Amino acid sequence: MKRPGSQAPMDFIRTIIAEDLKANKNGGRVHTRFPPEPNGYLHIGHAKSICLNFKIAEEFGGLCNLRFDDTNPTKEEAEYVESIKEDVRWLGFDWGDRLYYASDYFDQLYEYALQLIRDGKAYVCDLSPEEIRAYRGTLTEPGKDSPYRNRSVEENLDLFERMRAGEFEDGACVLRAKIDMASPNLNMRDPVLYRMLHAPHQRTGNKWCIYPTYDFAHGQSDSIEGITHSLCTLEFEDHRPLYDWFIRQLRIFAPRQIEFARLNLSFTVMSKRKLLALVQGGHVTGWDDPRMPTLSGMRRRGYTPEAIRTFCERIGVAKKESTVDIGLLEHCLREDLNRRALRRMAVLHPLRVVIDNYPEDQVEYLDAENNPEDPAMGSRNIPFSRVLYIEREDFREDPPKKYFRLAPGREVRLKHAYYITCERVVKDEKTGDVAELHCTYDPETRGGWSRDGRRVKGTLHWVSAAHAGEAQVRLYDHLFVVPNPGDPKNGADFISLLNPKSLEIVSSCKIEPSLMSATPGTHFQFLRLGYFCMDAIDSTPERLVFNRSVTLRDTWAKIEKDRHKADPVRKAEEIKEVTPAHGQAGDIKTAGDKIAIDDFARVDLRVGVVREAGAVKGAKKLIRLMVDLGEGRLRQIFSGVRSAYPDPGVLTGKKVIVVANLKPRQMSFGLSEGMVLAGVGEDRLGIATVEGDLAPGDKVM
RNA sequence: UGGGGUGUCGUCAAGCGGUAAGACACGGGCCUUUGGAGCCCGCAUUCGGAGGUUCGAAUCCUCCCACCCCAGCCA
Repeated sequence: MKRPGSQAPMDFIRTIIAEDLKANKNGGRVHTRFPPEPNGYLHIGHAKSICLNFKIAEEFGGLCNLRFDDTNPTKEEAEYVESIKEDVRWLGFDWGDRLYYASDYFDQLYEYALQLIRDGKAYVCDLSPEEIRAYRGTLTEPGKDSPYRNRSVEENLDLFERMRAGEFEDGACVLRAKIDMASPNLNMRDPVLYRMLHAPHQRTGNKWCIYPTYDFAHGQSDSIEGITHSLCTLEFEDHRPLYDWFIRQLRIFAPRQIEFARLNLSFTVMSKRKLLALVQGGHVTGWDDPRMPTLSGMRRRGYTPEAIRTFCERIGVAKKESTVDIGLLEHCLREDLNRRALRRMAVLHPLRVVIDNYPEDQVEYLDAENNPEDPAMGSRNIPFSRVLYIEREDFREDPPKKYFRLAPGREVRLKHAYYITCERVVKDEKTGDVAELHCTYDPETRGGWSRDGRRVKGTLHWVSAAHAGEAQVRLYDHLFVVPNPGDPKNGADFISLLNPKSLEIVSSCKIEPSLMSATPGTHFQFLRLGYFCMDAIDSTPERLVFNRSVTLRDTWAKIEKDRHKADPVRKAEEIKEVTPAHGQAGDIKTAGDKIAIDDFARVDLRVGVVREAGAVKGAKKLIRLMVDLGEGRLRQIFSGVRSAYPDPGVLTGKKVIVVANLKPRQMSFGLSEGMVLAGVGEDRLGIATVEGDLAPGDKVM
């Protein structure tokens, strides 16, 4: 089955709606809503819900409302309302004139409460919050009825009116539904409907000092708005019987609630609490820090609404809790930006190149296409002259195999310009670093084509030194070093999992002249580097700042990474790194010699589960593992296998074998309390992992 | 040990009794004035496990296992 007007397959929600339509429920009407609480900024997880609600309405010829669930004046702020509206609009959705607030319905909700009281279905309860909790029972034991449960209708009416009049202190009493204190569903054990809250509300001011709970407000708000399909996240599944109970008791329009799994993204966190902790802890510069998964952060980073919408479509909707690979998000951005970004040249780490045979004062303006994907985007002129900058990375004195860039004596193409050949390397006398290159160019290759048909393997980006502008460039990487920083198994201190390299600031980058007049709304591809946009906040005419939205796919980086992994020289070093620990295990003979079984028995091998794994700052070869050996605490173990695990996070959750009775070894990075077994082969190095029904601490024999 | 959910490729995700879509990732190749883009090929004999029903099961039944959510006067 396909969605109407789309190639995407039907998801379970659309299937349900289509069935409802077929059964002529709600007179063929489809009406959804996006109901944020104005207590924080929207993030990519909200985008999933926004896309779902607005697109479903669109596809089925219905409407989608924007409604703020503002039932708790102590937590919500008007500031958030504006940012949320801006974000939804930015994503490209329109709620028309249907902007609502749960607080719009406070009068009606109050009437509903009165109705329940009159019907003997609600009562005022004087139990303290602690008592209510105690009376509620537990997951396995039923609760007890409140002593106030059987107050008369008249008394309840009087008390509730006095609650409304503000006669009681906060917490002194609440209005509760009278349902069933023995229900296996805790939500049905006489839930609170109204609580005393002497707090001004940003929309209703001082009109109320009692406020409905979310549970009492949400379903009825949906009902009032005639919402046919109320889409929400999984945790509200248990609340559905309660919402349906309210609707039934009140005899009002019944929306149909459907729950779906919220979005989790790898290498970031999504909970409001954690995002707030990042902001308040100063780990990011604010809610709109380009590393944040907030829509305002992503917008600043250079994400487009189209990319986010495509992403939301591709991840699908289901009830399975899952974590989407952030690579998919990045893919969607690249896909969109490839089509629309203007190609420009910028050099992040400049290396001076002098074209010795190019006339001293000559300047040529060369034609350069703006986007090879779309000729309609036209072209621009870029200046070429005797002194240029190229990327430092694009020159190697001693080029490895498959390195196609510049090296002594080698010829490459400068994009849109000429073939050049490296003739001479000038070095800094003190440091020995490459300071400058002297090259010659072939005047016959103007535009980058050679008449004689000779080919070059590499094409470099460049900027004319005399014409270059300067800019600061901010390179972003994943916020966390592990794929699942939000996982409770990673411990409460998810802050320790932050990626120290999530932001790299590169100053004094050289940019082609046309970039000097860039504006924040424009997306660029800096050739061979990635997609960039001007920072909307920090960029000034005096100091231009560009954010890297996402890198280009980089197959060369992959080649180098693989090479690094397989490099036999490096491997030998790894082995040395591992070796010292051997000596401490006692008189264990190394492979080759036969040992007595008693010797082996001295080594206490245990199954360990890796709970955390990360690189060690300042140590190229080490990774740090926090391993669970079932001892009620984690052991810190350093292992020299970094080359095999450029991303040590992949080890998290793996079962490994630990030599558990080694004398702890003090290293400069900390105490290493054991050793994990690893295998070393011709082209391999890796930690041995085990499978099977083994628990942390199990003895390995 | 109560209730509500979920388990299909490394990650998402179709499938609804007729013999495992697609996407990302990954591997290989072609092409290329971005090692970008594009194009082509490969990538689950198997659907948490075990039984059963059936000519036929990821889909139906039974039991089991794992994971998530619920004891706010938060939403």
